Amino acid sequence: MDYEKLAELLFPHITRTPEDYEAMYPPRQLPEGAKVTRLGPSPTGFIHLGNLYGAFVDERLAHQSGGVFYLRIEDTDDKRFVEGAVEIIINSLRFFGINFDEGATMDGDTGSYGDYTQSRRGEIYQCFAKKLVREGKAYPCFLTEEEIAEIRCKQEEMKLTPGIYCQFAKCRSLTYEQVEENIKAGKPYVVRLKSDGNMSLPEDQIKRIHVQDAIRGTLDMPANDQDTVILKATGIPTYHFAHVVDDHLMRTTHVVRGAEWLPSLPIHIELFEKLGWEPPVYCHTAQLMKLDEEGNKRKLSKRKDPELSLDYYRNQGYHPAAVREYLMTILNSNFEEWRIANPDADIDEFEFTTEKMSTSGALFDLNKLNDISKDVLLKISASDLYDFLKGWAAEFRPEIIHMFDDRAYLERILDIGRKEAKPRKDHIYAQQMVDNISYFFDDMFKIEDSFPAEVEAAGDTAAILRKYLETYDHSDDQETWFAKIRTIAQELGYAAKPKDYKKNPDQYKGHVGHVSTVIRVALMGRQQSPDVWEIQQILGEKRTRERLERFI
RNA sequence: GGCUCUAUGGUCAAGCGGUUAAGACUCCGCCCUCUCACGGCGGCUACUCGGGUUCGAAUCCCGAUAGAGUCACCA
Repeated sequence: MDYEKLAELLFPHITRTPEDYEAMYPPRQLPEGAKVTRLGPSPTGFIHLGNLYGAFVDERLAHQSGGVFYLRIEDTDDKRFVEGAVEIIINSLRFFGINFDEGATMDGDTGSYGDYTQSRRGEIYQCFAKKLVREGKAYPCFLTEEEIAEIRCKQEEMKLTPGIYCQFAKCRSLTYEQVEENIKAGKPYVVRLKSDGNMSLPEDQIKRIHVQDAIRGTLDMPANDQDTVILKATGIPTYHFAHVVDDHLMRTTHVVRGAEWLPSLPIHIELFEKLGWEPPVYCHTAQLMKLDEEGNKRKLSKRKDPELSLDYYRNQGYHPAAVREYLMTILNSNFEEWRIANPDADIDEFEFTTEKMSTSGALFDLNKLNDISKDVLLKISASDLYDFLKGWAAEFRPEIIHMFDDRAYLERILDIGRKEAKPRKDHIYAQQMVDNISYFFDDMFKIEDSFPAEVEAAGDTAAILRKYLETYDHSDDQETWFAKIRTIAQELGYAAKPKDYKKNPDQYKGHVGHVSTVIRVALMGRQQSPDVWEIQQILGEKRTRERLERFI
C-alpha cells in the first residue's frame, strides 16, 4: 500500500503541512512554570455545578501560575448546538468570577492560537489526519452501521471486547484500488486510527501505559487497541482527535477534565504518540455526585438534575462568592483550615494544588453551602449586599423591585445585628433574605404567626398592646424600652424572667417572653425576629404605632 | 461482562507503620437569652470484609465485596 498516494486520494484539498501549523502556533512565551489551561464546553448552553467545579481548577491553575486560561468551544457534535450558548457559558462563568484570558468570546476570538471553535478548524484536523494516513497510522473505513452491529453481535457471542480492532478492523487490509473504487462510488467513510495495541494477547504481553496524573498519581492501564474513529464521515473530528490536535497546537500544559474521560485516556496517549507530540499533564477530577432515589451515589447528570444547574443558584440568589467558597472547600481539603486561619483573606490568596484534590466523588451538600454562605455574606457590606439583591430581584423577582426604592432604609435592614461582636448570620441567599425581611414593607407585611397561646388563653393580647402603646416612647434606648416591657409583664401577672416562670409555672400566666412575642406578632407578623427595639427604630414611630393600633 | 476509578461517622474530610482516629456541616442535649439567630459547652455516629507482611496496620501487599465511571461517526 502506497500511503502517500492514499493520503492524497483522501485529502486532495489539504495543502498545508503539519509544519505550517507548528510554525503558526509556536510554543508560548511564558514564565517558567506557567500553566496553560482551557475549558472546552460543548455549546448546549447548559452548565451545572460540575462544570463550574472543573472550570475553577482550570482558572486557579492558570492564574495562580501566571499562565493562560482560554475558552474553546467544542462543537464537533452538530446535533447539540444551541443558539446563544456561548454567551450563556461566558456570562454564567463570569457571574461566578471565572474569566478567560483568551479564546472564544461573544464577538469573535481573542488570542493568537485560534480558531477557538472546533467546527471552524476542519482543515487543521484533516491536515493531521492526512499525516497519520501518509505514515500508515490511520486509514479510511467504509464499514456501515449494520456491518459494525454485525461485528458487535459476533463479538458478543464469542465474549470478546466489542469494537473495531485487530482482526475485526476489516478495512485495514483494503488495497489502494479498493479504497479508490469505494470513494468513486461515493461510499461514506470515516478515518480510523490504526492502533498498535492488541488486547487479545496473553495478559503479560499486553502493552500497558503509565501516565502521571496530577490528581491521581500514576495511572496504569492497558494501552489502547481500538481503531477509534478520528474523523467522522462528515470530515469533522471526534472529541479524541480534536482534543489531541487542539491541546497540542494551542499549547495547553494541563488538561483538567472529569474522571469519565479516564477510560479513553489510552486512546489519547496513543494519538499523541503517533503524532509525535508530548501529552499535557492530565488532571482527572472526581465527579460531583448526587444521591439518587435508591440512596446510591450517582454522577451528576445534565438531564436528571436540573436543580444542580448553575441557574438554580442564581435563581435562589446564592451569592457567587458563597458558591465559590463552597466549591473551594470541596475542591481542596485543606481550604477550610486555611480559611479558619485567614478569615479575611481573599479567596484567591489560597494556594490551590491538584495534589490536595480528592479522588473520590463528593456528594453535593446544600447544608454546607448554606453554612458557608452565612459566613461569606457576613463579610459583604450592606451596600454591596443591596446591589447584589437588587440585581437579583431585577432578574428574578421584578414585582418586588420597589423594596429597593429607599437604599438607606434597606441597608439598615440588612445590617440588623451584624455589627455586634457575635453578629447575626441571618442571610443565606437572596430568596430567603427577601422573605426574612418582607415585614419591613407594608405591602408584603402580613400576620403569619398566631399570638402565643398563654396570652390568648388569658385574653391579654389587647391589654398588652394597649399598655405598650401608652408607655411607648420612640426615643427610649434599648434598655429603658425593655424595662418597660418587664413592667407590663409583671403588672399583668407574667413573670419578668422566664426562669421564674419555669420554676413556678402555676404562679404566672406566662413570662416576659410571651409578652414580647405579642409585640413581635403585632409588629412583624411573626413570633421570631431580630431585636424588636432595633426593628422599631428602622420602621419609625409612625408605622410602629399604626401596626400596634390595629389590634386594639 | 471487559477495562478503570473509589472505599474513614448521615455528609465533606485529616491521617502516609505506633494518634485516646483531627476538624467542618447536619442532628440531639445543655448554657447564654424576651423569641429567633449568633456564640459557648457536650453528645450520637466511622477505618467495608477476609487473608497476609510486621513486635505493631486505617495506613503496606493480595483477594473478596460494594459503589461509581466507561465501553458511539456524544462530548
